[in-house]
Order: sequence, then structure tokens, then C-alpha cells
Amino acid sequence: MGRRPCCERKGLKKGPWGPEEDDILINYINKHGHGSWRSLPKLAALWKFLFCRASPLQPIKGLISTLTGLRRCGKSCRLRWTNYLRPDIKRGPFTLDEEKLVIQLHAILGNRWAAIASQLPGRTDNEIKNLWNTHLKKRLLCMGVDPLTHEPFTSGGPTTRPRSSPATRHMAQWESARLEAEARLSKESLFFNSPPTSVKPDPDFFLRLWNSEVGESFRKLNGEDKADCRSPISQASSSTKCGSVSGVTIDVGPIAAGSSTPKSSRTEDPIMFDASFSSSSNESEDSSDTALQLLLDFPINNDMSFLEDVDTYTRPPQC
DNA sequence: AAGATGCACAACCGCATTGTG
DNA sequence: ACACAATGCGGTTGTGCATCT
Repeated sequence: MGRRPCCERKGLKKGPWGPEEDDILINYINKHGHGSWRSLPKLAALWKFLFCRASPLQPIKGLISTLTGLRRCGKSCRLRWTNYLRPDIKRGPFTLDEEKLVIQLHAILGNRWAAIASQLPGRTDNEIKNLWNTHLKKRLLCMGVDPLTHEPFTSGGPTTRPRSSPATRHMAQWESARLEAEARLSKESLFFNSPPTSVKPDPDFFLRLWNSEVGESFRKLNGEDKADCRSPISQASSSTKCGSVSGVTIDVGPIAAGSSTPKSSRTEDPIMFDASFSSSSNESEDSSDTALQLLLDFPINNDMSFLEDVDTYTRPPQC
């Protein structure tokens, strides 16, 4: 038996949202929260009809809204809210620091846009995805760096198989563990002692995480680098030792000012990110470090003269 | 001035994962 | 344990605007 569609297709509006639709959605969510996205469109319209009658014409407008509902499926409502209407969204161009952070996190996490977005307060996964596809990827290509692997192209062009350096693999393992633990702790804190509205980890979250079993397992395993590494979570829960990234620091500098309710306090975060990936093991041959550092030095304007200095890398044909 | 082209971004689609009865 | 619904996520497409020819 196949899945039923998330919403009935008949009569549902598609395409750009209008101000009236935004208004209905914002008012309803501000008042009630989104609850069930599936039922939200009808509820929102009904609520508007019943309670928002500022002008003599409002009852008529409200009736129309009620009869037609939002005419959007819940999925569309969720997307509109999370990507555009949410009050904590930071509009405007990405700052240099944000771009650096996106590049660094992409090197670690790959195309896990939601995970990357969680590290940039006020930015959505969609926004970051667009930034990557329209700006950063091209920038990497023009530098002769494979956007998949964050490593310089070989003379044969882009690598056909994504390949990550040991340091990058370590970072990915650690980041995956951190994200898993973050989700778990978030659930636990909700369950045990948090009020319903408090879902964000406190500023000491990473400190606690670092001191938890996960961080402990990483600290203990300093220097061991085995090929068949499993996720750090698995490592932490078993006796099998595997590679580690002890002392890994990623210093991304200050995130753009004015960001609202960051998930963590970076200045206090013991897990400092450092573009140089200061892992202790066999990094001398790891070209991705150099590539990443080179990328971070990339000028933000369109001045391409920097390419003259990059004789180490093969320039791809499209540049 | 008008059409072509490129770019940026919002929105959609389909699959994966999670929740629930 | 299973089926189904709800939600989340990433890839892709559509659209409007700016720039170029």
C-alpha cells in the first residue's frame, strides 16, 4: 500500500505566497504555535475569521479566508514559516565569518544543510544551501578545489569519488557524535526539567558534552587512528578503541553580530574549530588542510588575481 | 528598446526518519 | 511488530530581477 500524499492536491495553491497568506500564517502561529502542520492551514483561516475583524470589511475577508482556508498544504506552511516568516531569521547577505563557517562545516559535514544551519543562528538550511550552490561552490571550483572533497583537483580534473582526509573523517565523526548527543540531551532536558518553551541548550552545553562520555572517549583515544572507525557514539558505548581528534580546534572567529539566541556560546566552547585541523596524526600529507586554508584566504570581491599565487592547484577548465 | 542570458532565492518534490495507535 | 501519518531534509525547479548583447 502506497503512502498517501501529505495533503490533498485538489484545489491547493502553489507558487509564491501572498501577503494575505503570510499574514494569516504569522498571526496564527504567533498566537498558537504551529502544532500540527497538516491541520494548520484550515485552523489558521478559521482563527482569522473569528478573531481578526479590525475593519468593517474584515468579516467578509475572513469569511473568504475561511471558505478557502489557506489553500496550502501543511508542508508548504512549514516551509514558508521556517524559511521565511520565522521572526528570528537573519536577513541580508552572509558575512565573511558566516561564509567561512559554512565552508568549514561543509568540509566536515558535507551536504547536511540542516546541521550546518544549526551552527549559524538566524540562517536557514535553504539559505545556506543556496549560498553554497550559487557562490561558494563556484568559488571553490575557480580555485581548483573540489567542492565535494574540499581537496585540490588532480591534473585529471575533479575527483570522481568523494574522498576525505583522515582529519576530515575524524571531524565528521566527532560532529556526527556531537549532533546526536545534542539531540539526545535536548530531549532529555525537555523530559526532565525544562519548561515547554525551553528547547535550546544552555551556553555550557558543549562544555558538558565535552566532559561527557563522548568527549571522554575522544580524549582517551588520542593518537589512535584505525581504518575501520565507527561513529564516536558507537565508540563511546563500546570497548573498541578507534581514532580520535584530540585537541581539534576550529576557530571560526566571531559569528556575525546581532544573531539571536545562538545555540552555543562559541567563545566558551571547549571544542574550538580550527581551519588548520590541528590533529596530531599523519597530517603532513593531508592536502585538504592547505586547500581549506587557501579557501579561507579567498577574497570576497571578484578579484581573481589571487589565482596567480596558486600554482599548486590545477585550474579547472571553466575558469 | 527588446530579447537573451545569468543569477539569486523561494518553493516544490520525493525520500528518509520519526511518531503513534 | 506493523502500518500509516506526520515531519524533516536535501535535491531540484520555477520565477523574478538585473545585466548583457
